[in-house]
Parts: sequence; C-alpha cells; structure tokens
Amino acid sequence: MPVKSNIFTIASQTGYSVSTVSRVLTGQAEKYRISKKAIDLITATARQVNYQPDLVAQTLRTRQSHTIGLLVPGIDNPFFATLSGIIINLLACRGYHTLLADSRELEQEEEQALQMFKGRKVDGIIAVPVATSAANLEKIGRDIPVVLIDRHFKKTTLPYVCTDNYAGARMATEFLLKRGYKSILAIQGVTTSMPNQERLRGFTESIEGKPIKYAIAGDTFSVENGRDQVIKAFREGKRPFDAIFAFSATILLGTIDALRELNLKVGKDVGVISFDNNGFLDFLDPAVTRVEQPLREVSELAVATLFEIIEARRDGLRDPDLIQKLIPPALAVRSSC
Amino acid sequence: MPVKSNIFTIASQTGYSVSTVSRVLTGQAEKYRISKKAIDLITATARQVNYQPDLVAQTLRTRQSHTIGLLVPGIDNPFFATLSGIIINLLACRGYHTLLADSRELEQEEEQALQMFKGRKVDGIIAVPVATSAANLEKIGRDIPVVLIDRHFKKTTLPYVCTDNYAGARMATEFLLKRGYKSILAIQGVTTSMPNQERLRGFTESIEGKPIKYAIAGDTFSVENGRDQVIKAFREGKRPFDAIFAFSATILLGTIDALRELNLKVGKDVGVISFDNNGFLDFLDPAVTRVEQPLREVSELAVATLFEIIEARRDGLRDPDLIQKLIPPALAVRSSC
DNA sequence: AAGCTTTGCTCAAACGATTGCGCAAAAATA
DNA sequence: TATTTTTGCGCAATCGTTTGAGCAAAGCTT
Repeated sequence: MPVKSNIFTIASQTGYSVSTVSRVLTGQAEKYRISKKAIDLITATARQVNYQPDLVAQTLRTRQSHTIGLLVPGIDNPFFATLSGIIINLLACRGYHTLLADSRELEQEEEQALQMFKGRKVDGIIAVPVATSAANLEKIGRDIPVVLIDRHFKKTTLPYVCTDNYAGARMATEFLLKRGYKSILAIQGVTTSMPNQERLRGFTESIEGKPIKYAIAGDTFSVENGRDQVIKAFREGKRPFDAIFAFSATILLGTIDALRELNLKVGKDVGVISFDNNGFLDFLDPAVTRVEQPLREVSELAVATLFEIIEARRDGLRDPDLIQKLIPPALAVRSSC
Repeated sequence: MPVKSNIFTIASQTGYSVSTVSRVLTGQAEKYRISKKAIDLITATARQVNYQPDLVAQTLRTRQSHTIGLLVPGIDNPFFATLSGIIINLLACRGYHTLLADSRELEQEEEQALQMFKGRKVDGIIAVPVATSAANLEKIGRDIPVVLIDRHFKKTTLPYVCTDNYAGARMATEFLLKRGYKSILAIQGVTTSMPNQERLRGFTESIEGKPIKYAIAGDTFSVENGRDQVIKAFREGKRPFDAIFAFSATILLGTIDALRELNLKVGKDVGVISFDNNGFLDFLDPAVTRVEQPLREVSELAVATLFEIIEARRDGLRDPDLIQKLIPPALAVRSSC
C-alpha cells in the first residue's frame, strides 16, 4: 500500500521517463508514438500502485481545473437548492466538478466568491447575481466564461438564461382577472432582483387601466415576509383583497400561514396564486395554482451555453453568438383560485 | 489593468525578491524581519495591481486547499439541500470553500467523488455515506480527515454525528400508541441506510409485544414510494390501518397525496406522523406531527469535529478522541394524529 | 554504404507559489 | 579596531504535472 504514487515513482519503477509516463497516462500515447510495450507496462504499474493524478498540479500546469463555480444567493432556499441540484448533476455528467458558493444576497460576499473562483482557476462560472450592476461580473467574464441564470441585467454583455418572469406574471394576473377577482394583493421579493422587477412589471401592466383594486407589498423572498404582509393588510378583521399573488413559493407559505391564522379559507375567502414549482404546492389543501418555472430547461441551456463559450475560448476562437434567453413558464392550474 | 499579476511581477516592480514578497503577502513579515519600508511598498503595489494569489499554486506547494469536500446522496432531496446549505455556510465562516458532490445513492459515484476529493487535495471530507461498508471511507480517512453525517456505520473507526433515529422513532411510535392507534403502517426509505435501520428498530421495539397490528413497507425516500405503499395497502376501499408512520418528509408527501385520492382525511380517518423538519409540514392541513431532526446542531458538531482533526493532524498530533455522537431529536406535535 | 525518415523516447523548462538556508551589511559589544 | 550579534533580504529547491524541442537508433531508400 504505497502512501503516494506520482508520475515520478511510476517512471522510476518502469524505467521510462516522466514525460513518457505522462503522455501514456493522459492518452497521448499514439500521438507521440509510444510503443505498445511501454504503454502496457506503464498502465499496468499505474493501476498496480493505484495512481491518481494530482488534479491540483494538473490544473496549475494546464490552466484547466475541470471545475465550475456555482454562485447562488441562498442555498437554503428550496428554489436555489433544486436549481443547484440540477446544475451539479448536469456538470457531473460532463465530468466537471462544482465549487459552490452562497452569497446570501450580499454583494460583498458575491465579490469574494468571484475572487475565490478566479483564484481557484475555475473553468467557468454559473451565477445567480445579486449585484445591482453587471460591471463586476462582466469584468470577471472577460477572464472566465460566465453565464447568468435565473436573474439577469437589463443591458449586459453577459449571456443569461432565465425564466420569462414578465410573461409568467402576466399569465398569473390575467388568470386571476378571468376568474373575476376584483382586488389583488401582490407580495414581492427582493426588489432589486430582475425576476422580481419583471414579475412586478407583468403584474402592473396586466392590471393597470382595468377596474381592479390592487396593492404591492413586501421586499424579501421569505416565509416571514409573506406572513407579515398578509397580516398587515388583513389585520383587524378587514378583508381588503379577494386574491393574493405571491411572487415566490416561500412567500406563499407565509401567506397560507397568515390566512389560516386569520381564519380565511384559501380558495373560498381569498384566491391565491404563486410562482415557482416546488412540488409541495400540490400537497397543500387546496393545491396552489402557480407559474411553474422551466428549471430543467433553463439549467440545461445555461450549462450548454457555458460550455460553448469554454470550448470556443479553449480553441482560441472568439465567443459564440451571445445567448440571452428568457424561457416561458407554464401555468399549473389547481384549486386555490 | 494588468491582465495578470503574480508574486513575480510584484517582485520586479518593487525591486524585492519573490521570497520577500511572498513573506509579506502571507503575513510572515515580522517573523522574517522584513523592514517596514518593504512591507509598505509591497502591500501597496500588491493592492495597486490587484494581486490575487493563485490558490492552485498555493495548494500545490502548501498541501492545503482550504477546501472541504461535501458528499451527499441526493442534493435534490430538500433534506440534503438544507443540510448542505447549513454546512456550506458554516464552512464559509471559517474561510473554507466547498466542493460539492452528489453520489445519487450510488456506491460507484461515491467512490468516484472520494477519489476526486483526494485528487483535489481537499483538507477534509464531510460525507453522508451510501456504501454498505465503511472500508472505503476508512481508507480515505487515513489520508484525509473524514466525518460522517446523518448516516453512520455500526462499527467504524470514523467519527460521525447523526440524529438519534432510534430514539426518534421510539418517540414517534410511543406517541401514536398513547393516542390510541391500534394498527400502524410504517413506510420506510432506503433499507440499507443506517437512519432507516435505526428508525425501523425504534419502531418495532416500541411496538412488539403490544396488542397492535402493524406492517412495514417501502424502500426509498421518495414521494412515489410513499404514495405507492399507501395505495397498495388501502386499495379497494379497505382501511387496514388507522395510522401511518412515514420515515421521511418525502414519503409523507406521497402519503398525503394517496390519502387524499382515497378520500381519507388526515388526522380524522388516519393518523399521520413523519420524520424530518421540513418547514412546509406546518403548512399542510392539518399540520403534521413529526420528529424534528436537530440539523443545525448536527452540522455544527460535525464541522467542529472535522476541524479538530484537521488541526491536530496539521500540528503533527494524533487524532483527537473519536467522536461518534447521536443527537436526540424532538417531537413537534401538530394535529395530524 | 551513405543519406534520409521514422520510431521511441528523454531533457528541461515551465505553471505560481512557499521556505530552509545562507549571507552581506549594519549595529552592538569588547 | 576587531569581533560578535542582529537585521534584512535573496538563492534555489520544491510541490506534481505537461509539453516543445531534440536526439540516438533503427529502418528505408538509392
């Protein structure tokens, strides 16, 4: 059980030079015309001493880490947890590893994570940005391929793949209107994030000019926010709205909780609609109508886009055509409104 | 905007040698009696050229990556997503980065991930093992500090921190008995995993010898499994059990779904109890009684344990006293039984 | 047999940092 | 002034790979 085996020990054991060993072990044998005898001997001893290449040294030399940096603003949020899960597995399929960082919605931590990614020589970055400006990410993007996911910037040179939140919000709002609701409370999340802004835009553009009463409240994608806003709006027995549009599943949960506390029946007293496709929305009673984000599609396209850039740059070509795509979500109609 | 700055460019810019620059930049200045003048000049130019150390080179030289490998069997499972979130943040607090791998319950992928961790020179590993034997992990554990979390092995030399699933299952079962339920269906998850075995043991030991009818079914921690087992047991209008013990929150969701399909009211027709502390259990109607795992406590102890080993080995000491701890969970009583 | 090609391999320089050892100059001591 | 001590820093090896360039021996051609 040799404690450590490297290319050098194999070299001396087989009598060949480290160069030859390296070329055999990296599959460059025939390119450099290594003899079959050498190949066999080297691979055999490599297996025998259980050789595992030092990926750190390899990275240092080749400038390729086979690692992607994944940056999310809150891995404890089930939405980002699911997203991360999908992406990690997609990357694993391509033989890439994932360095995961959580910015916790803080620009400063985002910046730190990006520096760390750079120092670790990741081959690419997939990020749900929290910064208000694209500047920082664009700068990094010149060194390392970056693809934004879920959130994007208005005018940016960076590729992104996101849900079409504007379209989604329109679908949801129009659905509520068609159902005859007359006064709607929209509870939003982080106001600086693009998904939130787009959902808000979709909501207001669908509703403005119509004889509908509405209000917008809230400022975080959290259960507490959902709860607080509903309590505040419906306090003291008032019932100022007949429908609620929760801008995320977490907000929805808070909403449900508050309505229960207020003794209002979801679907009967107050119609409820939500965003996100957390499976458990189907297990609530009543199941909640929501705009389901095409998470898998978004992730797959983002990963594919990233690798196109990586490969192009690796081959010394310039970046492929800029991909900035919004994938339309789907309305999953249940009985909450 | 210099494209790349390394210790060498700084050296030539300041007129000092790379050694001096390195020592200043790693905070070893006074230890090596570097003059204040040199320190100031070097730090100033480092800042000016926006120097970021190459963490790969640093790792290669120092054999320390400041990275921990985290191995989970399914990041898409909300339970492991939450767990990962907590751990990643705990590690970040200590200035450590996380390399995340998903074994998808497959021994082979676990093995690959461990090899990858080794190659990447992680400073430590936190793993939810899927292997049936501890051998592999123990072998790695001799090279790299390893702490098991959530799942453990019966007899192992590896440290672990897990929920006391046996105690949890006893609490749950005895609660059901106290409530007067007479026939209980237990739906289990992955039968080879220790948490499942312990929950099963807790369940059977609590119930055996008592005049209670019971059955055990199922084999995965999935929604589908929960659904299937209930449908199978309650099919054709039969109502063979008056309570169900779901061994995980995912199984519970399937159970809820099936009961709804069968037109059986949770809490009235059938009592339901579950494991895991997914927050949404409180938003179901009725809210579900469950054994809440002390996830944060478990994570914190696991991380602390890991770093004790890391630091001991770094200092050339032998490993600290073996920590193998089961943290007792708490029963969160709601209205589902 | 002389020259050219091919075969099969080795040498040594990177990649970007850290670090034991050593050494000249300045300061302190005798 | 001669010797010792301290101060401040540089040299060069090292971590484990990859890779361009080069070179001897064998094979082929004429």
